[in-house]
Parts: sequence; structure tokens; C-alpha cells
Amino acid sequence: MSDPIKPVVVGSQAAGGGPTDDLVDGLNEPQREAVTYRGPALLIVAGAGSGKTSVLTRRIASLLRSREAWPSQILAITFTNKAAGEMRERVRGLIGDTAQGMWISTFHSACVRILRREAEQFGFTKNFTIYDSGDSRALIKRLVKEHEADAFGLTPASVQGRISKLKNELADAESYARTANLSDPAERIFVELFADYQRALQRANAFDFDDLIGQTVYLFRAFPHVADVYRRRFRHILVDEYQDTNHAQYALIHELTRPPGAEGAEHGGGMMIFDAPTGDAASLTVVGDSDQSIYAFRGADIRNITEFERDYPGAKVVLLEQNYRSTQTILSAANAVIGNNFDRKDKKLWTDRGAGDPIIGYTGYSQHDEAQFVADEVEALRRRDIPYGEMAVFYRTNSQSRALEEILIRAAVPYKIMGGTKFYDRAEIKDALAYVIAVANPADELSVRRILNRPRRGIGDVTETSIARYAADEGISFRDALANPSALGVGPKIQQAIAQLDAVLAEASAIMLPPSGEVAPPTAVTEGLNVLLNKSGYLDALRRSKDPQDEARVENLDELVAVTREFARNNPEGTVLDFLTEVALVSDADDLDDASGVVSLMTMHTAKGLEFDAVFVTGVEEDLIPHRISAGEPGGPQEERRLFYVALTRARKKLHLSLAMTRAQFGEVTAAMPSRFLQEIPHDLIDWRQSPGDVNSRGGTQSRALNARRPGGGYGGSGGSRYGDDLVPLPRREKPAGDIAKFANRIPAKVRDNGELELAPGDRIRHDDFGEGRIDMVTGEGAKRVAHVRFDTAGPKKLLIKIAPIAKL
DNA sequence: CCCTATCGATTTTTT
DNA sequence: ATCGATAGGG
Repeated sequence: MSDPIKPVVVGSQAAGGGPTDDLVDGLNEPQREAVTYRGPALLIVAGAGSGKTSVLTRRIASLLRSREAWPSQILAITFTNKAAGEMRERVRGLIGDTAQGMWISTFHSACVRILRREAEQFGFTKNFTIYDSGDSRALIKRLVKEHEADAFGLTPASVQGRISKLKNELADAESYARTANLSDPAERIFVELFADYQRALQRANAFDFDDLIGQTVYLFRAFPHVADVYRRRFRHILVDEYQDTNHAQYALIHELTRPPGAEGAEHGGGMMIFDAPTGDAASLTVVGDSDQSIYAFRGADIRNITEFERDYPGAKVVLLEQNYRSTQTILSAANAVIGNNFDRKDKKLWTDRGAGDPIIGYTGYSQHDEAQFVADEVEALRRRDIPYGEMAVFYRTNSQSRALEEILIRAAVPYKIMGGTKFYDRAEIKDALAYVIAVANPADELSVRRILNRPRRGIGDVTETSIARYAADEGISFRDALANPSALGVGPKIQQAIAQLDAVLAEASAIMLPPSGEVAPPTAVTEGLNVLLNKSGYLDALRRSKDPQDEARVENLDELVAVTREFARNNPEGTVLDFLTEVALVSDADDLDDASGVVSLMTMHTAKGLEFDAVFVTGVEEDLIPHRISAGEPGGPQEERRLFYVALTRARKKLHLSLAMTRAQFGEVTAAMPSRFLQEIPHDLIDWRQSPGDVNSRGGTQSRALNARRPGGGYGGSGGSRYGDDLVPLPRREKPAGDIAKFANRIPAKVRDNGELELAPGDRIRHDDFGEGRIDMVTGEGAKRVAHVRFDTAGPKKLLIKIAPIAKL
């Protein structure tokens, strides 16, 4: 078939024995087609683990190698920066350094790049900054307060959410006002807030996350000649994770894939169309899997992919259904679960790798017990030569990571949390960056206000307001008002403090923003940051503080300085704005850098696109997955099912599903029920170490993890450890023969649920373990109802009524 | 203007 | 349980 020795390639045809041969080696037929098909539009429906990244990189490589495209004509959009980096590396691995000059980036990064070039077209300058959600929440919070909008039930969070949603739909305050019911005062206020917010952003020379996309679309629509530049430039556009694009992103792609020049010609503009091929629209390749659409909550529209063929008539569709990642057992479970979503195109993943091991299930008494199972199992797998770096623990909500962390620390399991409280969300880091922004983009009032009294300078609300008023009166910026403290009408001490701050900012400015034309040295960002942190007194204040946490804050700032050095090393030409951009756009999944060699903990959302030898999906309970809030939302439970599906399909060899019978939240213990999704998995695929039925029949609500645990011991069986301390705990718990019929995997249906049981003080009850007793009182409500019982022999106990093995006498 | 104590809400997922 | 916001005293 293919020559072992690659001949020197002369022709440039992709088809028939061309230079693409080695790029399709080892691919199956649909994959091969996805790499070699040429046409205006291609949809690759790529099931989980079907090798889509490989296909995408080879497709790019083949375009380049056959000279169908120059690197600069390629725009590839990925979901995270990390994925972009990997794709770039893999393309380089295939065809070498000729891959330089491609745009491989996220939607957001690509838009920043475009906006920096074109910002001047519409009222921004190219040193605009980017507001993350925390920044925009702070701004919205101030506006809500100013408008006293809380009186109308508008909270900062709800306003932010609605604005974001509208922006994803490419609506602005004006267009929204046209459709809104303005006789409702709350609606009127909201429209005002929206408009004010947008004005504030513009004045601050800043974009929020949603604007990065939306304003780029606006730019393309308002200035067709600008759009044409990019339409001519990008001849091949590839979009990964297309099922998670929202309307704005969809529109952006649409703008880019129009034929260039069309509009200019219509308007009679003297377009210069002498490059013949540039009259055509760019070719578009999208890759996605509607079963993995998990971002509808932030505006992702599954129809973008389901209706692709309608949007791009004549589009070629390729289906990748063979899975190269997981065992058949894992796939069967995943297929069974996703099959319960009714509105999907049926698609069944298959593999030829064999059944593999059964899925392991475990039911803990508490989330700590569950975490202990994870820790023990991780250690057991480690002893069987699965590296820590090949294991991952998933959960639905970030708050679930706490218990896991506690136990993993205790068990000395090295781990890393992806996302969660992120480095760049820490207060001290945001402060430091606000200093930098105050220098790089002085129009950004929010940042200047933020650093005004950090460290404490004696500048409070009163002074801040007078600065703002002075700035407004003089028609100058908030930042510039700081240069003239004596005019503010504040005390001499405070004037002094303001003057000092102004001087520090000016000094850093001289370092980081050299006069136009000159290029700042690579060290500029590091130096400037150091000046800001030291001369502002910020570091001194932390070092002097007696709060033990402040020591860690100093270390974090040291790390930020290290980040600037690293940045300078990677981007010798990088400006302070490049630095800020990079920092603003890092995502949860991006800081995987040093995650090698440790177990990864993350939400199921963050897990998208990753894969591990061994996966633990925890908290498989009703109200968690599917999450209780999603239950009421249209399409909610279905999206939750997809999320669960994504989680399952991350596993290559070992899949563990665990849950807890009780879970503490808000400090209170509540009873949990197994997730409905568990029942959707064929029962013979799961090998329960401890099934919900087991736990229930044994009764009790106490956590075994923290009490009856011994180092090296196993999970909390009712009798404690039943093997020696240093034994490998894996092949434990032989099922007694007769047990299988009783317990084997027929779990969730028959879990005890005393939810309806009415108990009153004085009632006599019988408990499976504690015997008979009398009710003292009942507290709590619903799933949290607790019976305070005085047992005849066992003494006083508190029991969760919903799950305790009790009966009224 | 700063510090501290109390109260309240908070936990869905994120570029 | 923990974080943040608010209010009242120093």
C-alpha cells in the first residue's frame, strides 16, 4: 500500500498517492476521509475518543504539506489554550517548523488578536484590557448600587447573568430595549444598567469576555472592508468542540466564511480583487459531538452542529464512531446512559479492545467515607503501576473537592486541583494585576479604584468620591485626577498618600511603556511589577502583617513575578499588554502544566477533552448529577446526562463510580439518593464493592472514614479492617455466593427511603442495630429530618429519618 | 477611616 | 462551614 521509504514529493495534489500518504497511515476509513476531503464545508461528527484531535492535526498538516495553504491562511479554533498548544505541537511534529504562523487559538484569543489590530476603528485603543467575570461583577455591583436596583429584585449576579446571555445572542441594550416590556420598572432599570455597564466598559477601554466575541462580530459587520481582510487571509477555518459554540461564536464563523469582497462590491466600493482565489469563501471544517454538549447554560447552542448541513448546504459529513480510548465495558455503560436522551441521533461507539475490567462501584456512608475509598483505590492502582498522573477524580460541583482533599492529604496521595479557586482569582494577585493595568490602561477606572487603598493608605469612600467628582468636573480621567491631590479638598496626609501612589504609577509607566517606536526590553514587565509591589508598600504591608495567611500571599506574589519572567522568556517581544491578555484568558484546564505525576481533581466540565487510565466519578447522587437546579430547566436533565456521559468516556481502562449516603452541605447533613443515571447502566457492568443496598441494610449514619480507619486499611466495612495492614487491598470482599442474587447490583431501586415516615415525640421505634427506643423529638425538615432517639440499651442517638433502618412500632 | 463582630447567603457548570 | 457584607465602636 504505502511505500516504506517516502519519496521526494513533487506534485501538490492531495488525492492519489500524494504527499498525504504517511499522514493517513494507521487511520480508519472515515478518519482518512476526514483528513483528505476537500470542499467548502466539512462536519466531522466525532464520538468520544474517536481520534478527532489526530484527524484535525493531520488534516492541517496535509493542507500545509500539499501547499494547498500557507500556515498564515489557517485559523484553527480550540476550546482551551492548552488544547491549542497541543495541537500546534502535534502539527509541528508532523511537518516541522513550516507550521509557524498559523493561528491556533481559542475564540477569545483569536478575537483579542483581531481587536488589538482594529480597536481604533471603533472607539477603543489597542491597549484595551479584558474584564474577567470578577471584574465585571465588581463593576455591575457598583452600578446596581447606584441605581438602587436591588429594590427591584435585581442582584449583581442576576444582572451579570442576563447581560452575558444577551451578549451571547449578540443583543445590546438598545436592541433588547426594543423587545423588552418597558412598562415593567424592573425591566427599565435593567436596560439602564445594561447601557451604563456598556458605557463604563467603553470608557474604561475594556472588553468583557463576551464582548471579545460580540464586538468582533460587530466590527466585521460594521466595517466590511475590515472583515474582508480576514476573509481573504483565512482560507481554511477549523473549529473544534463545535457543539459548544454559542450564537456569537457561530456568527463570527459565519462572517469569516463569507466570500470576501461581496459586500464591498455591492456598495460600489472600489475593491481590489486581483487575487483570483480570494473571491471564494474560506473552507470550513467543524468537529463536534452533540452528545458532549455541556455548555448550554452559558449559551452554547446545540443547533449550531445539528443544523450545520442546513447552514452550509452541500456540506460533507463524516462520522467517527470507532473509539480508541476505552474498554467495551466503559463504552457500553456510556452508550446505555446517553441512549436515554431521546432527541439525539443514534450513534453507538464501539471498540475492538475487549471488555476490560468491570466498573467498580462504591457507596460510602458519608462524603469522607467515599473519599477514603478513592484514596485507597488510588493507592492500590498505584501499586499496580498506574502512575498518579494517569488518574483523575471528577465531581459535579467544586465544593465537593473539599472532602476529597482532606482525605487525600491524610493519605499522602499527591494531587492537584484543576480550576477551583484559581491562582489569578486570589485577591493579592488581582491587586497586583490591577496595579499593572492601572499603568497599562489608565482609562480602566475599576483597576485604579481597586488599588487606591491597597495597601491601606487612609483613602476611604469619602476620598474616593471626591477624586471621582474632581475628575468629572475637570473632564479628566480618574487616574489623571491622582496627579493633582491638592485640588481634591482632602487632608494633607491623604494628599501625600495620593501623590505617592501617583509617583509609583508614573515610575512603573516609564519602565513598562517606553515612548512609542521603542520596544521595551523583555524585563520590562518583571521590573515594572517589582517597582509597583515594592514602592507602593504593598509587599511591606503584607510582610509586616501578623495574619499568617499573608505569608502565603507574599509567596503567591513571588510566583506572579516568576510568571512574568517565564512570560518574557517565551515572548521576548511581549509587551505588558500581551502579558495581561495571556493572564486574562487562561482557563481552568490550562494550568495542567505541572500536573504530571499527580492525581488530577476537577469538575466534570473541566474534564472535557481529557482522558486518563483510571477515572473516579464521585458524588453520583440525585440532586448532584443531575444537579437539582437543572431539574426545573428545560433540557436540564438531558444536559446533565451528557455531562455524566462525558465523565464516563474520559476513562481508558478503569472506571469507578462512587456516591455517599449522606452528604454535609451548609454544615448540615442531608440524606442522598443514588443518581437515576446509575440505574441506566446495565447492572452486570458494575462490580459493587459496597452497593447502596449494602450500606442501607447495615444501617447507621456515622462516617467510618474518620473513626474506624487504620493506616493502610480498607474501606469501612462494618467489621473494620479484615486483612493485614500492608496487604494490597484490591482483591477483597469476595462476595458470599448467596449474596449475589440479593445485592448484586440491583441497587438504586430498593434503597431505603423513610422520607414519608411520620414520627412524634413519645413514639416507639425499632432500629436494626440499636434495638428499641423512644423518640425524644424531631428536628429539621424534608430530607434533613432528624429523630432524636433514646434507645433502651444503646442510649441517645440522632438519626436521619430518611435513611435510618428504623420502623415505627 | 479602620477594625471587629454579627448576620446572611451560599454551591452548578466557565471562556 | 465559610466567605462576604454590614454596622457599630474606637
